[in-house]
Amino acid sequence: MIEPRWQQHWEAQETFRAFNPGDPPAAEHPFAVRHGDVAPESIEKYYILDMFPYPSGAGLHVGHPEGYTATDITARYLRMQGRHVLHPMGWDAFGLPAEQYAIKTGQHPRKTTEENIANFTRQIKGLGFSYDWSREVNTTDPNYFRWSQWIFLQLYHSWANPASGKAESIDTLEFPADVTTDEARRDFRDDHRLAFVSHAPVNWCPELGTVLANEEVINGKSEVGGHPVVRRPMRQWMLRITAFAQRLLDDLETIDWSDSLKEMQRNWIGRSEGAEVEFRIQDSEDRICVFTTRPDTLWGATYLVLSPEHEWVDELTTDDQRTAVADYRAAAARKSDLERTELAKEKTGVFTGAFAINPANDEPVPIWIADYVLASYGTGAIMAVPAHDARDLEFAQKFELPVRVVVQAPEGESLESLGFVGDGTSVESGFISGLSTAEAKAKIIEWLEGKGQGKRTINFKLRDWLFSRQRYWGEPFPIVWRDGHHEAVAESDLPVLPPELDDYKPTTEGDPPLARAADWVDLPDGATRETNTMPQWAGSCWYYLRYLDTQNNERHVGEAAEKYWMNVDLYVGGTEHAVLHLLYARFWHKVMFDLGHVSMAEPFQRLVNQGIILGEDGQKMSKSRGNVVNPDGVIDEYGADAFRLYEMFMGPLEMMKPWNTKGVEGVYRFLGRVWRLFIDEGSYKDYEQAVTAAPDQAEALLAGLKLHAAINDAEPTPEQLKVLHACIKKVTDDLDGMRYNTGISALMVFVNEASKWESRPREVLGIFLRLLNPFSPHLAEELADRLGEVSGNTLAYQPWPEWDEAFLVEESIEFPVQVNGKLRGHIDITPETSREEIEQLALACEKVQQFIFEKEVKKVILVPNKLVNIAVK
RNA sequence: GCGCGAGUGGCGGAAUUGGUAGACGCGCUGGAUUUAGGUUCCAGUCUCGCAAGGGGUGGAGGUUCGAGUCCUCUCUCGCGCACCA
Repeated sequence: MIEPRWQQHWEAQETFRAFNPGDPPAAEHPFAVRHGDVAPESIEKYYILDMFPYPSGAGLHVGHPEGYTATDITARYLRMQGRHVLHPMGWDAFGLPAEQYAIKTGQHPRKTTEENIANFTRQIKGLGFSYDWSREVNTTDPNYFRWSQWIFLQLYHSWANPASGKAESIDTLEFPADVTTDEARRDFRDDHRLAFVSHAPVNWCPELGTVLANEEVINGKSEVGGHPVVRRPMRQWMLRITAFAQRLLDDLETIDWSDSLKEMQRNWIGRSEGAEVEFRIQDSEDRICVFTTRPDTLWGATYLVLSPEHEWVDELTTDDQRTAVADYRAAAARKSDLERTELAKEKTGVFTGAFAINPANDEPVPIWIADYVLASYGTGAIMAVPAHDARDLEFAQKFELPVRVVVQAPEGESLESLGFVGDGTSVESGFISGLSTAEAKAKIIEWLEGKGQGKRTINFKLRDWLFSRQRYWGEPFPIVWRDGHHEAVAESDLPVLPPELDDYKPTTEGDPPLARAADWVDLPDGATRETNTMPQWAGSCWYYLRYLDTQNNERHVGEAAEKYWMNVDLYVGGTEHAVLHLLYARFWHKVMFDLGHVSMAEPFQRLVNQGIILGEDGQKMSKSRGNVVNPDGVIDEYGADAFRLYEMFMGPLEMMKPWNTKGVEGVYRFLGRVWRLFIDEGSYKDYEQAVTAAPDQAEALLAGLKLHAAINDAEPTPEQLKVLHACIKKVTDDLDGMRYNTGISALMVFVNEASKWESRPREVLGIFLRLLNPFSPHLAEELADRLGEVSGNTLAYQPWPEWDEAFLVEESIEFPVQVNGKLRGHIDITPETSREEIEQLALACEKVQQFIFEKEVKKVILVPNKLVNIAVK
């Protein structure tokens, strides 16, 4: 009852609107009431962001509001602290489910999306979050995705200059001397763009009818739906994220993210230092290049292994081996990624018949092919050192290849040097024998470089980002094809809208559904449109920028707004995007930064992961388990305030924790106690009876409630001030540290105390309501309204209370006394009691006496404000 | 296998820098109001013990006057990556 009323009040008042530079609030807006007639941009800003949801048909689940409540509490808290808070919400609305539904029903995905957004909006608004709804964004809105397409064009029109390490206009790319024809120049540019076309093997998911990025494939299955993924060569758009690998790695140091998340990104980027070593092929001038992190083991390299897809395999294979090699390659090509990883427990491979010369000792070593060597990493070829690599050893033992120990394990660590993979001392290794692994690496690289047969290299696991999808419900590429070449659509022609279709189905052969719209594909001048669409990540890569300036029709975001609001001070969301959205967005942001479109190198300064909420049974919530909690039901029964409070009271935000409906009852009871602290019980009972009789009169009857008779204008007692200020201090500290659960418990402690008071000073209760407001804003606003005039007609901009340590000082303290670290008694002291007195009192304490009796007191340790400990023997 | 994180009552979880272990809430037990239950209020609730006292933060050691917190080893669970040379 009171909740919708306050939600309407906030909406009508635009209470939570944030103001861009040059767009000051009206004088009666509570922001102006608080801050006066000053430019909004002169107030210190705080940009607090939630990961915007995909508006699915299932509606909100209890995991969404967990993060949203946390950010809302912090947003409301900082607003009261005087910060100019930007807290927006929007919809990541392109994506598979709406499209799958469209395929089934023939209904346009736009329609489903609209319905789902309406439902999500209703649910989210019902929770009373302090979003600035005037900044709502929707990635499927043409006014939004025209800028997604525009950013794609920025990538298309740039290259990564290795000299500067930055993205630059493609115009700054210089042509080599031998690139002279227009055709060659065009190809050369196209080969360097940050958005480029590739024909390499990609992750094709037949079930979904689209290709997927590496990040979207988990153990050979699609992240969405868990369908098998196979590798097959297709023409696809890629984004050159690899050129930014080092910066994406380095700049992690500059941002305040959890260690585990940073570590996940580091692992995904996968930097490894080593060397490329060239092996001359026997009876040939050709050299084959391998990557190794252990060049110091070169003397132990007894064979080479190429990946089956390596381009030289055909050339190297001898006639004797040709059939075996061809069979093996064919078998490898047939295998899905899943088979190649999970099912390949046993090493397989075949000999090519060819030999290479080990540059260290000039001995011939056989060249094999095997699928445990990946074409996509390093050079697609390795030198096998079976003595010091587990995989090579397994392979060598199976195929009876020679094993040579060249590293001695350090004393005491492992007696066995065979199979030792750590750092030790080189042995049987010519001029590097006797050196430590680190020294040996340096020396052998220097020697190889001198010979021109190797060099120091750094490799990354990160692959370029496969950016096109063969689906309908995504942003069309702003690209046309003419005479087999791609061209950018003019910026003035954006947005490129998708065509209307009758059939949204993907095809089995990977022709995008957009190809069916002949009218749309074929342009009057003979060019044809690109028919792939962008992945869902395109919209989420930059939405945090659009919030800053949603109405701007000239730019993706206005310069002044971007400079004032960026970067995001706090970003809260689940961990599932660790190497997807969060990596992609950082990449786009860096490109935009290099090109001068944004002012900071990193978008998200601080990032906090919320833990998942498990079902009541301690299992992950899922439809099939039937343990899904629907927020609507909880809100209907207990209200939004109780729901918010419970989500935060369950435990620390980052932690995984199970739902417990009894716990909701607990916080609901707490809110009831707060209510009874303020409201006269008799008048409430009358109200309840009257409402039962005349439910339609509820609104009017509510006004008849009386304040509790104990509320008065008396001076607070020192005891009351102590309770209040202890609460202010604890809640403030906890909100600063995002420890919402313990903050709530401090509020409960206050209410438990205050309920006992026979006199309840208005002043004390008013301050308590400000502390309560971020957590349970509806109830706090309602009670504050009843308690007295609130400036600006909302608590939202009331100054946050400050505590005074003077009120917290205890007059008499029960000071703990320990003997040998065990608690034995207490002594009564005051803050003025001197050290000597405390020690004397402690030693004289009766309970203590019986433990130190007839023993030698060795030492008395006094920890001020904590305890005193007597060490005896 | 590698990396990261976590193990505290019947349960969710408290315990800034080592300093009174179990805040707050749930559940449970008893009582009061009402008595139809519920609501609300009061008291109790780590464990052994009548008590004095002993034991106790996954396990085993260690440092310290003092360890949930620091160190070493170990077990279990969760998450991430996984033939990355």
